[in-house]
Amino acid sequence: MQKVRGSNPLEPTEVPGYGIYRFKNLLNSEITPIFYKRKELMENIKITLPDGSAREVEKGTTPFQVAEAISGRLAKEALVAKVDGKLVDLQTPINSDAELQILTFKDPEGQHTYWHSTSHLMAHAVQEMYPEAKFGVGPAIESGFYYDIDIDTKLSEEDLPKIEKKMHQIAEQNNMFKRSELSKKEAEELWTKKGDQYKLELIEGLDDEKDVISIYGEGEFTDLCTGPHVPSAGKLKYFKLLSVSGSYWRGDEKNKSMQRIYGISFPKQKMLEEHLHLLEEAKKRDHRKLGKQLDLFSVQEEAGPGLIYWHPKGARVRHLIEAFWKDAHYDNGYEMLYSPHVGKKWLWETSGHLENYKENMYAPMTIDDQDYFIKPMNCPFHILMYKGQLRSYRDLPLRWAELGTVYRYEKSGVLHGLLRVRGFTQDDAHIFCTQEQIEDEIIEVIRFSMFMWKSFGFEDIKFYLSTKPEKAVGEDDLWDKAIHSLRNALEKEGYDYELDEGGGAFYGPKIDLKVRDALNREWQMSTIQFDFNLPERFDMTYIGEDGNQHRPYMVHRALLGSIERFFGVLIEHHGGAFPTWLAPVQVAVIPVSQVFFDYAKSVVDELKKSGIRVEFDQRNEKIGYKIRDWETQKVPYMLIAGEKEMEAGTVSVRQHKVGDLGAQPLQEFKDKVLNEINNKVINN
RNA sequence: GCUGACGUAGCUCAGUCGGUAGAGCACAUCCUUGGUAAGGAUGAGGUCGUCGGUUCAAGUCCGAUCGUCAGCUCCA
Repeated sequence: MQKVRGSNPLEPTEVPGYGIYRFKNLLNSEITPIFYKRKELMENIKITLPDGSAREVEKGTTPFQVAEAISGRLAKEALVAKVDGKLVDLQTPINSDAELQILTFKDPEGQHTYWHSTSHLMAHAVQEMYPEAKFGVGPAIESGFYYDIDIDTKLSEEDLPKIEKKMHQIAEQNNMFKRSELSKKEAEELWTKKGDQYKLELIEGLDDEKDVISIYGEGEFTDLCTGPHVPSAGKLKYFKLLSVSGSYWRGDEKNKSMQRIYGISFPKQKMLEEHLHLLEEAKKRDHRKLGKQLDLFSVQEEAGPGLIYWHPKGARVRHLIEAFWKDAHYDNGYEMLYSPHVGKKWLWETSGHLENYKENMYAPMTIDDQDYFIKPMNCPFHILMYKGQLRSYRDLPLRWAELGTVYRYEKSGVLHGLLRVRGFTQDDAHIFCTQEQIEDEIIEVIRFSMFMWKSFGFEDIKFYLSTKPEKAVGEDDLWDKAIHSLRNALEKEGYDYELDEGGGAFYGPKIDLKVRDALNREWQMSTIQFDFNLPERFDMTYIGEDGNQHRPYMVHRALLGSIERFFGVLIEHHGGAFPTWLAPVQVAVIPVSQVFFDYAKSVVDELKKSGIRVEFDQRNEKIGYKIRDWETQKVPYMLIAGEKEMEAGTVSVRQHKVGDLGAQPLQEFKDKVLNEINNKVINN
């Protein structure tokens, strides 16, 4: 049994009867012993480090000791280790040859361990402050951690600093995170005593054969946990509790609601400050805030939530997006459609929407004793057009696109600015094709989508491939071929993707493209979905080469997702400073005083003639004031026109965020801007 | 929809113990005619989200409702 010596758990462990000596000549031998003991007791094992070098160490040496032997700094920063790819505590003795990795906060696993340990510390603090507290789960998440807590007291933001204070007090005691392993029965007894039904439920769910039930104790606080953890609570120094909100036990809204506290922690104060600063900066980029500041769009409370009003400047950007989108579609072999906004009950019965999607549809309106529904999707209309005539294999593929406005009832709590709304315009298209054509079609859609995203300045996009769920329509063979084509297309195009096994819609597999917003939330944008349901329900056919009827493949795809959501992430991506080609106002002309109005007007007219969106600022204000104003409106260029410029026939150019560029001939400036516009230059 | 917080002028916000509404910006008028991020004066602008209750008295306390926000759940 090992003994921990002294109060600092990070000191090397001493094994009775074994002298531990640091080997002096560490660097010279290929296999470097780090510790060795008296010869007669020596039993060594070999550990391999990530750089490929191997070292011989005494059996039972801990990762921490290895770290210490390699470098004092590494030992200081070490949080957790990986032995043969498995995460373990730094104090876990290594007893056989192994590959060893020492992880610090720089490693994702190190970060996670750090955050998870902080969530234990937080739970400990909450337990001390509210002894009746029961705990759900408390994992590390992508950025920080949370813990679900069941207490009668309603926590508010004001309670968070108090909990933080308690956490600091506990951290100062620097208790070790101690691991113990229990039998299922022992664990059940322990939490029955604590009266924590959540943990009991978790224990209940464990497999008694396979799973080791491990618990971690830190000071007075013990928690069911697979670990690993940082060695001691004293390592956790700089943390901030960010918010408290509701959650459900096991994520099921039928279960009791709990309170969830979110937080984040870092080993260095500077890192914490930087992170908090980033959060502040991100808030400034929030499209809801910028939408108001730049007068782009609004939601009218009185007229209904989740419905977007596009103001002139936002509408101008939308027009440019849509015009570009339409041209690109014609260039890529698509035809454009327009379809109605409502359809009779028959249509939605046939499509199956009334059966499967009714709770998301706006209620029907009765016209001439017939129920009409507002469309939640465009597909049935496109299908009717397909069925309007007999189709031959020679007609395929058909690529039909529409900027189709749909309305869906979304639960009130999920509405979010432009990103989750009730009425939106999909940049929708349906591709009808033969089996032989599907892979090429998918490849084309992926290329087209990425072309669109790149045109608007996006590079960081993640792909998700979703396969067949349990409840699904369509034969396995169809699914397999479709999934195969999706996978192949992604691989041929060289895109990494995450597999969401069973995450497809019931009617077909899909590829989703997701983009992050300023607040680091991921939103599904583009989607490429097979549909085995609608062609069947509407009995779509084409006549094949063999003269027989065949069922076409149907693919739904939206490149940008919806215009609303796309506009939302576009605003955030550029922080409201749109590239020149998309800016609602491209140039503001500012005369130094009224004396130069005529000259400034000639500049304005000249630019307008070239189709540049220019504003003439004739307000009775000083130029400092006007510059500040246009700068906050994030207009790409300002032109100052005064005496010098009038005499020389030039303009003084000021670029957004960059500043004064000096005087240049008007023609030169005009060419530069036109070039930026025509080539859709992304300047940030 | 659920849990919690919030809702005051066009915007951002203050408003103490319940005593009848305040700032800055924006806007209007006037003065000022200016050189790269806010010139000055004056003025107008609010049934304090809505409905109801308690009270002599409600922006303030209570309830309901609508909406927003943070999450949860959902997302064909």
